[in-house]
Amino acid sequence: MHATKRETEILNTVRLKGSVTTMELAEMLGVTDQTIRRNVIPLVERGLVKKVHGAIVAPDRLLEAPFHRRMLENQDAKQNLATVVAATIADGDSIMLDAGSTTSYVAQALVDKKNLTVITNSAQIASTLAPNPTNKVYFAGSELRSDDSAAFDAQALKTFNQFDVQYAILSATALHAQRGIMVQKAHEAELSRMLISRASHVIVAADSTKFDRKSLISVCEFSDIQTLVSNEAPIGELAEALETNNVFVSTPNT
Amino acid sequence: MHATKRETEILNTVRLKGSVTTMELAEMLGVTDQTIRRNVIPLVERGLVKKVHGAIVAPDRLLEAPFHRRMLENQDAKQNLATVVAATIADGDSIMLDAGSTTSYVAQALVDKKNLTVITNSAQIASTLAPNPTNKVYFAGSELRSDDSAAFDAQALKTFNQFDVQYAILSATALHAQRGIMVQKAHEAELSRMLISRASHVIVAADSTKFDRKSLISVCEFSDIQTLVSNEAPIGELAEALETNNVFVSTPNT
DNA sequence: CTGCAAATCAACATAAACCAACATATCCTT
DNA sequence: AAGGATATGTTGGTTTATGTTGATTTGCAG
Repeated sequence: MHATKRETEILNTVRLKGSVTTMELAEMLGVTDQTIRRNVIPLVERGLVKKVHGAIVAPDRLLEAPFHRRMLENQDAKQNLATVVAATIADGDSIMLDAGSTTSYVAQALVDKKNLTVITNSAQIASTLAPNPTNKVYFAGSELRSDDSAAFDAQALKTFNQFDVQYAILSATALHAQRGIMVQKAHEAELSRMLISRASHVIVAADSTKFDRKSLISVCEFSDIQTLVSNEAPIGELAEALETNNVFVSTPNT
Repeated sequence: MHATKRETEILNTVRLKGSVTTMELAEMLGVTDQTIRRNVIPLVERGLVKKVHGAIVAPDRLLEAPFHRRMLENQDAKQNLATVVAATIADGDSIMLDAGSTTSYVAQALVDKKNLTVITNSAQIASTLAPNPTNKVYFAGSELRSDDSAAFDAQALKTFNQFDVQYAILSATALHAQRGIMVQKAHEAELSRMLISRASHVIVAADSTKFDRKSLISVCEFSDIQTLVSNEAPIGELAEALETNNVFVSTPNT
């Protein structure tokens, strides 16, 4: 294993876990801690990671935002279910991607697809998928909120409304047997409904911590969606509600 | 086995595995490592693979993108002039930021400002400045081009047109005594003119490599701008033209 | 504040990879 | 078949990456 490959490994690990010790990296990559320190120098120079005594950490600006904290919560679960969602999408498909920590993982899992048409209201997702020259990426919205650099204004609705796509990939704050898909803010709900109305196949991506909870606003019934992708299969009442409404449930194991 | 056949073999292996050592290839193809090194040279020249010490690796698609190459060219100069631009901007100011490698550095230099109102057509700049909760960031545009994740469509023009700001910060491809500010594409020029018309103070950020050159389209006369920020002061005819039109020239030394 | 352990850094040694130059083999043309 | 051009192998010196050792710094408990 050469230095360059180790650099990308280090970067990935730091981005995934937020921080990692020199020793952990040394063991993981089968070299001495000294070599790790040397490999980290160019990464620090490029501002991609930061060094503190005892560990390599992601730069502050990424960690401070609440959104980035959500990116770090349940990261394994989100990573896994993102892979499952990505497996559903084929080269050349057209998709709408809602803003959210889970959907950001989905976007990351889609970088190697080709010829995608992507419409999203998240600046982060847009700049993840736009650099691929085979893709066609549209940003929906104008006024960005600071939390996650995403737009939920009239312009966002208007842009989504112009398109008809194969898949809409939604995030959610809660899933509840009686109340269906739920989110925290009224304008998030409104936007989600727009995505649902413009896609022939609606995929909800939500990790199992969202199960059997309520949030503030109900976005839609389960009958309005086609697929739920999660890290675990739901059980009990929620599972029944999904089955009754013919929602296909997809998990890493199936 | 001929050299050309080995070349395709090398390319396939690199694409399949991401990276491979010279020795592995030598063994696999039954020739010495020296021959492999020679066979790799034309592949590197064509940009199909990259060499690092210890291995041949697939080129980092993102880094090879023209925009990212521009980000790396004249890094110090751009960094310096970005600091100068940032010094001009005060907390609470309203600014429009054009897409470009130089303006990306400016955005980076503005992260610690507070209460900025920012309108930009670059997704990258938007996601640099939006996470600061004291800022108000608007993204202008919908259809992103892959090169730099920026928008130059009608929607972008329309959004910029809604605002009136204190500063417009423009990038440029060339500055020429007779032809003024120049860029490479017609829609870039159109967008720049929109920014100029909506700002009370126009700042052009351009490093000294842009001086005394021509590009395809003329954006505006020097009389239309107020400030030029660069890493070096221009000389000769260009300096005269700027002075005649009362353009204030600002550099890291002044 | 002091002392200790862990982490870091600096300097050197070694091994691996690299490159340049020359020697040899192979191919192609006439 | 001869000769030139090209490709490959070989050799030796140069650079780079890694490991090792010991000195220095840092964080923390008492």
